[in-house]
Amino acid sequence: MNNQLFSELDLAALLSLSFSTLINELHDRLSELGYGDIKPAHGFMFKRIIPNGATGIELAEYLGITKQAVSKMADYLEKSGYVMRQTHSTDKREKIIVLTERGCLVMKAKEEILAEIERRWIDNIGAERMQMLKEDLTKLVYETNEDKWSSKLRPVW
Amino acid sequence: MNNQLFSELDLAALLSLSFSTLINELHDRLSELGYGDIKPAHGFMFKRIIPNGATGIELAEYLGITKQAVSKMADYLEKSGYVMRQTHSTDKREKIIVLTERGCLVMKAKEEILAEIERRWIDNIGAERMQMLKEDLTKLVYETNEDKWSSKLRPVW
DNA sequence: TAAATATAGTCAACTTAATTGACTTTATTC
DNA sequence: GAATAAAGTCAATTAAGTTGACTATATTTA
Repeated sequence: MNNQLFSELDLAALLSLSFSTLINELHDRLSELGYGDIKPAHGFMFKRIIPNGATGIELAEYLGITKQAVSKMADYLEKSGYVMRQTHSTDKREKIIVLTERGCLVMKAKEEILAEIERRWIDNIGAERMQMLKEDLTKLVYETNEDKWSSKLRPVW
Repeated sequence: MNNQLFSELDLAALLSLSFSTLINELHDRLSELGYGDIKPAHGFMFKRIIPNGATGIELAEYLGITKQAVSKMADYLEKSGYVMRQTHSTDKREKIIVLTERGCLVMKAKEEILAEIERRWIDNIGAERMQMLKEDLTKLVYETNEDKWSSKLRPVW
């Protein structure tokens, strides 16, 4: 891709590219730290698991995917050592998915990396502008979606 | 997803959600206009095809996917009537992928819909802030990636 | 309280969009 | 003219999701 093309970026391309720029760097850094088996989709799932764990159905609703898909993700993350399934004390149908120590570690690493990237971006555009950017994006996401949080809204991290 | 969780959105989630908000509305609107067979990935491909067509390999490089994947996308888009393959006049190995009339129509529709969404967003945050937002995102994407446009940067639309 | 229904999770088969590897046809290079 | 490179396609595989069918446990209801 050359820079020529780049000046003609519309809002959609701009949001798409800034998101992938951020997420690519995050995952490159996580890989270097030995968390190469974590994929973008896992991050937002972890966010819902913290702090008290969550059931498969809760996670499915949060992520906007089926409970079967969550079950598969949980299998993968359990095998890789990031989560555990605990049977609920009173309702034996439920299995609470919780983070293992390794799961907590990768979340901490993620926070630090994102904070560092944000700091670098602030060096680039300034703290006030970063503040505005976040405010404006929050407003846009919030007001556009109001109460119709469609299941197609599937954030990562 | 409830609004509680929403206030804790970090930069990554914010970019991800604002992007999917935009892209969801775009595709809902395109569906209503009878372009339901167009998927997010196709838009950016069209952008590279305009104005003079492009070969499979050029598209593959632009999109950061393999030429085989481009070939499949082209099959699909050809069947749906959005593109055509033309054999190059001098180099008979090459096939130039060009937009059909229907392909041009969907691009025009896309422009109009995006412009309208952007207008609505401007009503929401103001024209100056929208200008800043675009400027800042452009800066971030541009400066972060400099000349290392990794193939993992795969924009849509 | 027993029977019917609902809920949580999993298994299996399928879909979609990508991948890698092998191949054909046409151009270029030596 | 022979060897190599390039453009595209075919086939098999992978990854991440889907739908549908099933088991085990809870809840509701007659």
